[in-house]
Amino acid sequence: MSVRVRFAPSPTGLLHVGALRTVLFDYLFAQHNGGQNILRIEDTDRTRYNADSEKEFVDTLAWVGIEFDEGPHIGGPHGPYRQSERKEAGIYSHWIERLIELGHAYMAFDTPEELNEMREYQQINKMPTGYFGGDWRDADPSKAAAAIAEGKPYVIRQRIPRDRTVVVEDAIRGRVEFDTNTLPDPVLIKGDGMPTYHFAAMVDDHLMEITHVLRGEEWIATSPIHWLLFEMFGWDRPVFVHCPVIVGTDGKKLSKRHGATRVLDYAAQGYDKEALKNFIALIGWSPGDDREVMSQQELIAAFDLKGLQASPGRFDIEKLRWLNGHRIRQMSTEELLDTILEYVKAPYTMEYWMNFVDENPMPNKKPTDGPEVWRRLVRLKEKAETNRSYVLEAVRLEQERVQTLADFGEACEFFLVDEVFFDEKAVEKWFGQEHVGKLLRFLLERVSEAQTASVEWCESLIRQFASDHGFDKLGPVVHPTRVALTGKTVGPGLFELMNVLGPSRMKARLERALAMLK
RNA sequence: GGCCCGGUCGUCUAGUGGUUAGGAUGCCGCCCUUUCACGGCGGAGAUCGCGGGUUCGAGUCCCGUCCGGGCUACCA
Repeated sequence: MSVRVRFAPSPTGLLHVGALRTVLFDYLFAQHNGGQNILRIEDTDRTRYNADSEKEFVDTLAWVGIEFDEGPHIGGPHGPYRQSERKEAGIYSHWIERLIELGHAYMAFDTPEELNEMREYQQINKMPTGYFGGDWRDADPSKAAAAIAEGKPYVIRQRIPRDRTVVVEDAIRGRVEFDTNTLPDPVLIKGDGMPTYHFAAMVDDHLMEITHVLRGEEWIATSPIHWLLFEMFGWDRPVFVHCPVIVGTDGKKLSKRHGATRVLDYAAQGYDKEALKNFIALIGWSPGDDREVMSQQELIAAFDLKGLQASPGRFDIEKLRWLNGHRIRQMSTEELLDTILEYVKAPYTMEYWMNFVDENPMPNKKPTDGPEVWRRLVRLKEKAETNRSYVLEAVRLEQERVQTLADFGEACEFFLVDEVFFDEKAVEKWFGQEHVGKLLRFLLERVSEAQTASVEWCESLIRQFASDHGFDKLGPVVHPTRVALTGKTVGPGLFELMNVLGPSRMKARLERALAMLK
């Protein structure tokens, strides 16, 4: 039988990193086995429903490049793929009736107040809390009939068999045992007629012929009631795979405080999707050997359930940064420039940086100015549209020294502006020396005469000045020149950078630097 | 409180009875070099949560214990 997995998010908000990891595993597993990946929207909670959420999921998944074989946006033979629509189609009412007929579910007419009272009583007496029988589990049918006749609201609960041990098979942990006397009778159909997760997800997994259920480990505690439901219906069970959670660097659940948790925020920060997937896949899974840098194809080829880890993993942004830098270096410069341009054009990039507020700046560094980051990126994009070859060369020189796509804005800035921003410390350190005026005038003269440059020619200028003036090291010549041309003390190799700037830009910059000396 | 899950360098991990406990990241140093990076080399960093047992031998098996986490909703 072919593998069928499903990603079943609840449309209550954003798609976060933990969920991304689950879909990634679904996708890798399906691809590895030549199976199908299905998207199902679990919108059974009207109170938490968020209309923008489904679009966020589809957008995010499109960005990372995870595709589905069936889903609400593309259809398929097992639709509809939204649970609200499946409810309208009568799917859940059909199956809940069957379950009642089988004696495995019953109507319960308790009011919320009564349930609260019960819970309080249980807590005070240090008893397990939950609905273990109440007034309705074993009520006489005539009593229920009377309540229906009165029009009392009710829920439908699963009748958990008592005095049994349920052994749930988990693909990662093996056998997990539960005493059914600790399992309250869960609500399957709510007062508003909507099914709960416990019912809808299991019915749908069966109907959609899901073979493997990958979900978060928070479901482990309720897995026995799901396990039992399959037994009650006499259905074959899927393989349950409870994936460990991803936590922040402090060991707590990943949240806003750890930086981005929304997947599109990582996109906006300039992480490449391949690097993100590579990184995410390695939290809670490993190919079993020492490989770490892996392409999507390699991930698919290597992915199997045996490599899954039981313990929670931490989200280490430093490792993501390393992987992302590695990815940037792997790309051809043409491919990289296209990736950068696509990145700048994406709506989430502008939205993110324009609203960015640096809440915890790095020590000893000035806080990141979000709107400024954005302006630099736009400048790069616009320049690339008018002079692609020039920007391409600038990117080529910076490719070795950045970690994110966003970094190119600042790294390439001096190539793109007419008047570079002079770093005060750089000027102070290198423009004070006597020979600098002579050096800049010398360069200005030679550059003014030139039509074109080359790396060799640029190098020869510097070397000539150094030897003519008795410098046995290039430093005192190189550094002031760099400052004059870029305003900074760091950056690509001077000769390469001079070559890319070309004679006329160098001329303008040297003149401006010379003016500063006086 | 009850039930359940987890615990190998700071972090991600390899490891399934016999290894100097391996790799990666991060950190430090050296090399490369005109700077910052990249890259290369090297270093520090893990009494495998702790305590018992089983065994000739345990990170690996068993028991206990501690710590962390999840569930304990008419949320998923």
